[in-house]
Amino acid sequence: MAKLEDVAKRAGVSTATVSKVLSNTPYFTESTRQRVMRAVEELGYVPNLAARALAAGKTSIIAVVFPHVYDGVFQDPHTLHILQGIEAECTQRGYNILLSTPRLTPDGVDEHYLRLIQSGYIDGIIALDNVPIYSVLEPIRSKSIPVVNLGTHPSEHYVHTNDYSGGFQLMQHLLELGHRAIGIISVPNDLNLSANHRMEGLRAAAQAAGVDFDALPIAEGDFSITSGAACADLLLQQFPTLTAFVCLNDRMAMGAVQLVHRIGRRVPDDISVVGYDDIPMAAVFDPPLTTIDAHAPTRGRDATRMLFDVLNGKFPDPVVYPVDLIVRESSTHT
Amino acid sequence: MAKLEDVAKRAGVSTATVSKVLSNTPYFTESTRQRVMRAVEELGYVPNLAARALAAGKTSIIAVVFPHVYDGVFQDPHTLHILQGIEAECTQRGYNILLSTPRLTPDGVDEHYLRLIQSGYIDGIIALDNVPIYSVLEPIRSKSIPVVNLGTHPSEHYVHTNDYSGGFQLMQHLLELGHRAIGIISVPNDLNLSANHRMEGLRAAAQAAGVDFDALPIAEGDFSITSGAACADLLLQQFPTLTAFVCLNDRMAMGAVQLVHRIGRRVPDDISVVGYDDIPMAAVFDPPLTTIDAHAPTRGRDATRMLFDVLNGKFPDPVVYPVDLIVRESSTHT
DNA sequence: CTGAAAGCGCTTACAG
DNA sequence: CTGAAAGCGCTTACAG
Repeated sequence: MAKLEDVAKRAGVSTATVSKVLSNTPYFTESTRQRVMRAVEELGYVPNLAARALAAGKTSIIAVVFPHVYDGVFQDPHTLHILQGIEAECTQRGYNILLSTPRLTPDGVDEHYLRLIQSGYIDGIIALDNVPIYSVLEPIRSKSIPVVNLGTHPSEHYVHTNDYSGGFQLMQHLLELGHRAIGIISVPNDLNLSANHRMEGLRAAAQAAGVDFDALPIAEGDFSITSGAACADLLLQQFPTLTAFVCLNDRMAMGAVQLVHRIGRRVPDDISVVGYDDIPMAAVFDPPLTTIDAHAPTRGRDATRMLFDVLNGKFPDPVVYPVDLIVRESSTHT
Repeated sequence: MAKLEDVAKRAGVSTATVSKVLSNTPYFTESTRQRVMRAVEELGYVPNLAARALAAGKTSIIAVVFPHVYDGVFQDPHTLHILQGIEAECTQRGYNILLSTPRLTPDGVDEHYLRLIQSGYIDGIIALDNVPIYSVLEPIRSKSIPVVNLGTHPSEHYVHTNDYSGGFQLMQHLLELGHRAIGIISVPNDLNLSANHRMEGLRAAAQAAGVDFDALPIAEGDFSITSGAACADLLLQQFPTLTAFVCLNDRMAMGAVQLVHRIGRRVPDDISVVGYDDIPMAAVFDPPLTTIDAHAPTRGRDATRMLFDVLNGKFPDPVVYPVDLIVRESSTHT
C-alpha cells in the first residue's frame, strides 16, 4: 500500500510538499501540483487516516450518540429517520459515522463510551441526549469535542422540536372534537425528556379547556407497539367509556388501535386514537393516524450541518423546529 | 489528557511496560502490574486509539457496510434488526461500529467507500452485499481485511438464509390453500440478489404444483409500503379475479393489504396476502401477516461473532440459516 | 520480568 | 514556493 513517502519519491518532491498539495494549501506551482497529483494517481495512493488522526488530530469521523434505552434505538423508525439525515450529510462531506449507543445508569455511562470519547477518533458528536437520569454530554464537557444535541439536555448547540407545543396541539385537537373521557398512553417519566415535555403540553391544553388533567386515566408503556396495546387494554378495562386515546408516539398509537379493533370496537367511530412523530407508517396505517409531524428527516440533516459549522469555527444559532398537527382518519368528533 | 508516558513516569516504569501490562501480556510481577494499574486509575488514563491504530494496526472499529439502494437501509426494519444484533455483539466486545452506506453504480462504488477501505481505520467488515450490479467486497479482495458477508455475493465467510426455500414455502402455502390466480409483487431483478433467489423459490414451487409461473401476473415495486399498494392496484385493475398476492417483503405486503381494503375488499376473505421477513410489525398488523421468518435479529449477531473468530485467527464454517413459514391471518383458503 | 529505541504514516511550524 | 526535521502516542522486536 503506497504511502506519502512513495508519492513524494515518485513526484521528486518532499513529503511535506505532497501533504500540503493534498490538503489544498495554496501557493504551489501548477507544475508541482500536477506532478504530485499524477504520482498519487499512478500509485493509487490513499491517505492512512489513522496516521493523519494522530498527526493532525482530525479523523473525519463523527460519532452519532443514541443512548440505548427501552426497546432499542434500532426499533424506532423515528430515530432512524434522523439517522438517515445525518448519514446523507456526512457522506456528502466525506465524513464517516461511528455509531455509539451507550448504556445509561443513574451513576453514569458505560466504560466503552468513555473510551470512545477519549479515543482521539472523533471530530464531533451528534447526540440524542434525552434520557433524564443522565446526560451523555456530561463526560464531554471537559473535552473540546464539538457537540450538537438533538435531545433536550442543556447544550450549547442544538436542534430541537417543540415537544410542548406538539403535546398541546394534540390534546387541543381531541378537546375540540368534543372528547373529555381521554386516556393517556405515556411512558415512565424517567425515560425520555421529550416525552415529559409532551406531557406538559397535554396538561396545559387540558387546563386551558377547563379539564382536570390529573383526573384523566393514564397508563405507561415503553414506546413499543405491544406496550401501546397493553396500555389501551388496561385503560379500557378500568374505564370502558373512554372515547379517545392520546399516545406519546405513533407506535403505541398503532398498538392501541389494534387493541380497540381486537375487542370489536372501531377507530375512530367508537374511539379516537392519536399518536406522535408521524413515522412513515402512520400515513399508511389503517386507519391513517392523526399525529404530530416533528420533522425527523430534516432534523438529523440540520444538526449535522450545524456540527460542520461548529467544526469550521462558526457559531450557528440554535434551532427550534415548530411541529405540525397532521389530522388524518384515526380521530373524529364524539 | 494523560498519555502512556505520564502513566509510566508515575508508576516508575517504562512506557513499554505500561503498554504490555495494559494489553494483558503475561509474565509481570504482580506488584508491577498493580503499580501500573494504580497510575492508570489515578490519572484516568485512556489510550489514544488513533495512536494505537497507527502503531499496532488495530483499531477496534468494524465497518458495517450496507449498500445504499432503493429507499434506503434506514427505512427497512429488517436491515435494522440485523444492525441491532451487530451492535449488541460489538459493544459487548468493546468494538465500535462505523456505518458505511456506499452508493453503487455498474462501474463500481463511490470514492468515499474506497477511502474508508484503505483508511487504516477498520479491523473488519460486515457487509450486506446483495446488489447484483456490483459487489462491495470487490475492492477489499486485494486488502487483507477480514469480511463476513450477510448478502449473497460470493465470500469466504458468510451467514446466509435460504431465500430460495423461503420463496418455495411461501408459494407452496398459497397453492395448498387452493390459490391459482396469484399476483406476484416483486422488485426489479437488478435490485437485490436475495429477492432474486426468493423468486426462484416461488417459481420452483409453482412448477412443482404444475402451475405455469410465467403466466402469473407480476408487478415490480421497490420494497416500500407505498410501492406495494401501487403494485396491488395495478395488478387488480388488470386481473380483478386474483385471489392472492405473494410479496417479496412485508412492507410491500402491508401496502397490498391496505390497497385491498381501500377498494372495499377484505384480507384474507377476498384476497390472501403473504409477505417476507417477519418484521416486528408483521405480527401486530391488521390482519397479522403470513410471512417468512428469516431470523434477522440473530443473523447480525452471528455474523459478528464469526467476524471476531476470523479476527482471532480461527476458521469458522459458513452458516446457512433455515427459514420458517409463519402462518397468520392474512392468508386463507380460496 | 523489564527497558531503550525504532517505527507506524502522517502534519506542521520553522527556516530558507 | 519548497524542504528538513520534529512530533503525534502508541507498540514491538530485540536485548538483557
